[in-house]
Amino acid sequence: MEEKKFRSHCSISSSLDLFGDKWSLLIVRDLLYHKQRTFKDFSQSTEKISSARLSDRLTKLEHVGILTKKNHPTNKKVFLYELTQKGRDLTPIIAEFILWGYRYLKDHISESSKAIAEELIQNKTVVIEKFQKGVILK
Amino acid sequence: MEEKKFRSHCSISSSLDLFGDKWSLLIVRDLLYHKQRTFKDFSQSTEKISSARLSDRLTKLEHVGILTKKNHPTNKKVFLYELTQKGRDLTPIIAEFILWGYRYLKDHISESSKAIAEELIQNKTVVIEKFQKGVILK
DNA sequence: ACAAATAACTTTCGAAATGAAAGCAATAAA
DNA sequence: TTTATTGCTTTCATTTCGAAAGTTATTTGT
Repeated sequence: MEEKKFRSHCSISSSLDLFGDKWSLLIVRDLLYHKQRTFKDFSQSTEKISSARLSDRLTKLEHVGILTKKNHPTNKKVFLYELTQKGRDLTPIIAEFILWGYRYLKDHISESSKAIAEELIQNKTVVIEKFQKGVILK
Repeated sequence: MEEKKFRSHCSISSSLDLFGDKWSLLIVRDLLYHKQRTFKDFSQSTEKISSARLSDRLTKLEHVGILTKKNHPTNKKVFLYELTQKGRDLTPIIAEFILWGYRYLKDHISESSKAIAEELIQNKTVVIEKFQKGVILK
């Protein structure tokens, strides 16, 4: 009983099979902006993911190796999620989403979204490196 | 009765609201590789999208302004889909998907996928420009 | 010490989205 | 003028989803 993971051998299609949905990249986004997040933190982000969906996505992303779950140093009931290198390497994808949104959804997105896009336009490489290193931008 | 399109004012989330699913970017991919595609062409790509889903996605992507539908010059029952500038500007996102897949799904993806990734690694800017201009790479 | 609050889920359930298959109308090919 | 083809639409069983309530192990407040 092995599950069929991938629809094809195309890298785009296969990547989409892993995190191509409406929530996964938002979880990654939160971890790029904050480095560590708890279940509750994710629950409180503006898009209001349901706990069932969040639980499901965190499990999947952990299995796929994009993030890890670890114990909180002092509080036993809290867990800390953070990106792996594999997860941090999604930064360029996220960055291009930001830039596309900046270009085509300008009258809808927030000022802070715009600010990040403008930083990216100024110096994409540096900003992406900052994200990957866990430097909080927002 | 306006429909709520967006979950938030985040550019990532909003972009995902438009094309964040398992099929939309594959349609865009096909149009980057081929410039013009018919309904049948899309139906025949390796991931085997169902006609109901394909119809639905083409309509949505057209409404969102990512692609256009036009008549075939000689055959009245065929329609030609092609990307708009807005759609072609998804190229950097697609490119980053290719690169991430190359890095992390190397033992699963096809040789042609790898070849494109290697071209991107050699010279990302030039390859992306080629894609955007409709130069067929594969 | 003990009750109340909290974090991280899990469960339930109705609604929406999906895939597979069949059906259909217009046009083109034989 | 029959047959095939294209581009869908329809149907329907299955899967996925969101919203809300429930559960368990801690932890906090008194």
